[in-house]
Amino acid sequence: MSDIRPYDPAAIEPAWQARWEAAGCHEVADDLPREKCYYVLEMFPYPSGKLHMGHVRNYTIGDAVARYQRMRGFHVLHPMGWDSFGLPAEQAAIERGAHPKTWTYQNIAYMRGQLKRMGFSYAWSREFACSDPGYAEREQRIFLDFVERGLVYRKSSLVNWSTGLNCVLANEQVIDGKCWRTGMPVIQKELPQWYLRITAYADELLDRTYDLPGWPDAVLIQQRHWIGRSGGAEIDFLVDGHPDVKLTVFTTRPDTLFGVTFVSIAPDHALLDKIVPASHRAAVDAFAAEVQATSEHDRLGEDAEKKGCFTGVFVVNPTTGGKVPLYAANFVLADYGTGVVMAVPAHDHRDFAFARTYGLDVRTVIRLADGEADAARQAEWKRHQSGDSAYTEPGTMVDSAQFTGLPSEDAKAKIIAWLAERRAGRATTTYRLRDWCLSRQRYWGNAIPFVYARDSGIVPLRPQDLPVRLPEDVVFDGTGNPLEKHPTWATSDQSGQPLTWRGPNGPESARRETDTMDTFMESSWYFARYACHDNRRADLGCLDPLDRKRVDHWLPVDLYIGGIEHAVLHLLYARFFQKALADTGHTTVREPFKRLLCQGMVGLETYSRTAADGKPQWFYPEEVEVVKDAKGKVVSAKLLADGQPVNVGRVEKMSKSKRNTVDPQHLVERYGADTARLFALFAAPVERDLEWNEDSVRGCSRYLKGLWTLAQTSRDKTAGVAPFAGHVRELAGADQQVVRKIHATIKRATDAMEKDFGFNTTIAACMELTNELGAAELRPDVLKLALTTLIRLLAPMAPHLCHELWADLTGDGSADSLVRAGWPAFDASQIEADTVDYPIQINGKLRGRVALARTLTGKDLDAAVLAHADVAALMTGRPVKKLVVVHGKIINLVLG
RNA sequence: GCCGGGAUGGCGGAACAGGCAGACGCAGGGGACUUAAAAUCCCCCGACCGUAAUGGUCGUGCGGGUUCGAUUCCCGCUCCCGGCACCA
Repeated sequence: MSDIRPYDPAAIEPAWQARWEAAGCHEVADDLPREKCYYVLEMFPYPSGKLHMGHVRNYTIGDAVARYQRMRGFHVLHPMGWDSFGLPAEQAAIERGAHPKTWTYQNIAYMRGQLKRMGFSYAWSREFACSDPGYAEREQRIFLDFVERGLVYRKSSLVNWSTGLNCVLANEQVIDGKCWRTGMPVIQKELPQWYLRITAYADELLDRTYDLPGWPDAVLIQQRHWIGRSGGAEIDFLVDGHPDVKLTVFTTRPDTLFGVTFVSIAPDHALLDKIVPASHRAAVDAFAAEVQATSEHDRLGEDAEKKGCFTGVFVVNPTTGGKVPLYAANFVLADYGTGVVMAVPAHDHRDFAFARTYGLDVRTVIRLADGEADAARQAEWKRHQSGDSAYTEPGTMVDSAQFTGLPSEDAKAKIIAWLAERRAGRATTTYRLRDWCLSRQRYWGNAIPFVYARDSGIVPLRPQDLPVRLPEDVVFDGTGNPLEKHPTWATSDQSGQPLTWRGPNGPESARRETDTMDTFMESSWYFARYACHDNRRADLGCLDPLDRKRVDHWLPVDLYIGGIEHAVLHLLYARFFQKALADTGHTTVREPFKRLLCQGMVGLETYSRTAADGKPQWFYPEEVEVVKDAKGKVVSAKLLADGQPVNVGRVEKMSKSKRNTVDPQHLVERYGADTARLFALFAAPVERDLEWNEDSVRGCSRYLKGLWTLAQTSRDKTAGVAPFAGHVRELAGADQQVVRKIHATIKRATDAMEKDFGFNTTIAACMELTNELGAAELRPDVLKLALTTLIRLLAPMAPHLCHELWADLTGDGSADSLVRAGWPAFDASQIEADTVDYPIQINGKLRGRVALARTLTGKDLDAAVLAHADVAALMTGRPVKKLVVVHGKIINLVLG
């Protein structure tokens, strides 16, 4: 007997990784037939220092899919890179004095090593980092194309200012009124900023959500809500005493126009300066200043008080000619709709509350429809009649001139038509989505290729002026933008000469834009760059970002995998970019991701105590001992240091602050990459949260070790034997049972992979089959079939071990022999046994079972059931009221 | 408040398409081997009743309903998680 080698992942894993890399197993050509190609991508990481468990889970899922598809014969594009611009690099510079570039590229080198040690099958030749000049400078070129297309503009308005980062944020980056990155408060500041016109694509972004069947509904619904399209009307109100000025309101309820008793306007609305009389100017200005000083969250949040200020202005209702007061109100937003709202207290909850506070009229113009059946409407109408509430539901028009008596839903279009005839209103659509504020007052980001020229003003650079490179000699002292403070960069060209702009009347002095781009820019097109990573066309005389042919070949990405936290951030930006790239001629593909898989987060139990200052004090798992009762239930925990109890908290997403993190590096060192991968896939379904559990990791390790040992001890018995290739009918006993199980297992694994990436159940099925093999004495050819099947089914998940065992069993140790062997196929005719062990229910309760031939069907089966002695015994002489027989499944006798 | 998602043993989770609830794994209990430990192997493991069974009753968040039969479908709730939150 040959030697039984011990399972040693630390030896076999790096060996296979080297072999795959040397053979170029994971590289792919760009000119193969598209229907035999598959593009699988995981959201690339920010190089923060080292991998965390969330990365390991995300990338293991993607890698298992990539390896599975390769075994199915697809040419798989599976790239990896680095989202390497961003704030932590500047933070490191401030705290540790390391240059952002040095810090970033050191981190990349370390994390690349970690990814390789996990055995992820990336096409490393396509790797790039977003901060590489080759990527960032091509992005500047795309930016200029967007400028030409009219998608970039600069404007001054109230912006979200992060007090933590000292820079502006896009709306998508403000979570609960706080900065998405630092959690520090966000306030409103009036500043000139650069914007990308994402709203130009609002309709397409929204409409196409109904055409993305491969996306989770949760993400699509979030995006629809974020875009927030609503149809309504713009209606013009004349300003009393200013015949040349009209205030245009936006409303979704033109049917309530006759009920308007006042009009509200955003405190920072541009027209206010023009129309507010001197008598009220001081009060209005003071109110505007007060509103501006509060954050949008505090101003609009749940508990925010509705505040207003009379402007001294009256406006004229275009239908009635009646004059109503104009109020500046804190809940009206300048950049939604028109910044002016007609207020109808009788039919809007917010206006109702405001009218109460300021003693304004309530005028009912819609009543409950006759015969209204809806209970909620009846109840609200009743409350309205007693003066307690607005009535916001549809109904019948009253006190509305010629529209009286109409159903309110019909009146909407009629009133709009009436207004349109008189040029006092028009149907319109507004969106909640606002343009993407792009500029950041930061160093470690991509330059915005604009200059401020002495006479020509703000002008974009021409393609031949690119690239704009960041200076390296910058000072990080934590105050302000290092680029702005650089002595010469903004006013020098790349050769160090004073920067000039060729204006129409000769050269002008010029100064560069010192804001840099939001780092969500880079992640908006990286998946397209992977398709043509080496694209450089010298003949264009400038940077050519994308090779349209190859982008069109690989996109859309067949499967994109990442966390759901990017539902309205990255995933909306990337969809917008793809459309803009199409409209600027870089591709014809308008949606970037065909199928989206959002994996759950990785969490761990937390341990804490309430410290003296009332804040929780968190403890690492290794500092705590957990006490269990006789059933294994956790009853308490104590701190090892002092033996005193600590609170066992719920499972929460791993975070450094809660001290519930696990370093994947330790996992790989202790158990190997295959165990880490198996655990990440086995412990929970992919889209659900995964709870870290070291015991369960050991279980996965135990399984792999057991499989290794089984294969090793079977090597001599199966050496030179061809796997069983006949039909299960030729076999008997354990051999027959195992071959059936083999086919059933392949079916389960294949279905799971194709349907919903059910790795956890696939692994469970493999474990079941393995357990059966260990328990029986099998024919060598059956054993060989079982082992070669198991190894192929598990190969996407535990690739190193499976390649090693495959080489052992088949004698073919070439780098791609297992992939060439392919994903196993099942034969449905070999799964089901000839007899069915029917469960017998009496009145719906399980009472016994009888074995009957599978070939028996219909009346023959009914007769066989009733004739069976065991069935008769269960019936105890009672008459059969009803006999339910489901072929192959179950038998239920309803007795009298 | 609105919109999603969820609730199954001590724990993570299975259950095709309405047909044997609890696969698989972990934890726990018992045993074998061992000087001992680790490792490995074997047995038990939803609750209650029962000496035991191939026994009985209950059991998939709660209350109803449809059905021969419901974790699965329908109606009404509770709780938990996530998103949005005066958007006119």
